[in-house]
Amino acid sequence: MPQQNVRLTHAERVLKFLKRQERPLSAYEILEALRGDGVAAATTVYRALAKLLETGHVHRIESLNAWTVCRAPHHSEIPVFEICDGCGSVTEHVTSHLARDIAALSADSGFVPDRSVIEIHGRCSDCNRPSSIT
Amino acid sequence: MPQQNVRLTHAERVLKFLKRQERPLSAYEILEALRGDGVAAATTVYRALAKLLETGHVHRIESLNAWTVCRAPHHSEIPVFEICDGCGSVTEHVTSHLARDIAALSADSGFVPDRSVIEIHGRCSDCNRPSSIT
DNA sequence: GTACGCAATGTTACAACATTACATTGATTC
DNA sequence: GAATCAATGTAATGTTGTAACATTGCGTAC
Repeated sequence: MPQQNVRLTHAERVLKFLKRQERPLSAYEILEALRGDGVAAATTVYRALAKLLETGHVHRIESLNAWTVCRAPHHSEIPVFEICDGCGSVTEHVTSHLARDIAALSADSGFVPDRSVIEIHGRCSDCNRPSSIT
Repeated sequence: MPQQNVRLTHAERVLKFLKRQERPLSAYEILEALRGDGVAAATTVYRALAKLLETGHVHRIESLNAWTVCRAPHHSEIPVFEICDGCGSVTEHVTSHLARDIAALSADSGFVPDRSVIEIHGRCSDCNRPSSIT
């Protein structure tokens, strides 16, 4: 038996790994971490991420070029990410208000929305304490 | 007199060019277009874009890795981009509703927002007509 | 059981986007 | 005109993402 994870697909391996991370990782960071675990090339990671994205298990953070696990049991709602530029942590929110506002915009312009990227950069409550000027 | 634009900085050249475009362009597209106009390397374009970004003359569209001129006379408001995946056009909006919702999110979590990336992908009214299935 | 089809994976190369490091130039001030 | 400083040039490299094609593994029909 060459390895214990015989029956894990790459997508499963990547997902399992991402779940343990506290911040989004780049595809190449994932690759480095999973070398020796049977993941050999960038292509493999990107293929796994594409699958996980399709199934809603991960999100891509556009403004970081990085990937994170879906932490909100959203039901086709629009995710909103709060990204701390201090510690790198990302919090996922789901609000119907924003969705409503976006729909309202569309009503005016005739634009038909498909997917939304909403990423708010700032500092989390921890990093914003006076004592923790990074 | 070697050229007419002697006293234009690269930033001015890039801005002038971007103003004539209907869609965001990548830095390398800008470079290609402005070769022969004294812009010789990627570095130059990125330096110009950095300045223009700082002064609020251009926006970076994160989900496209592309750059566009600021078309909304926003006054420190949060810009919202509607991006047509059909024709590539981008419309910039400014709404106070979204800003309010984002502030509301923050109030709950203690997160202090700094800059927001809001990019809505979909299809514009033109591209969404039945006659124009791309 | 073997031939076929198909999806997953491997491998290599390359494209696209962005930054670093250091040299050169040109204008301004003293 | 020497010192200074910002803008620019140049080359190399780093990072992110995709293309193209070969190979493998597995289920199904014959």
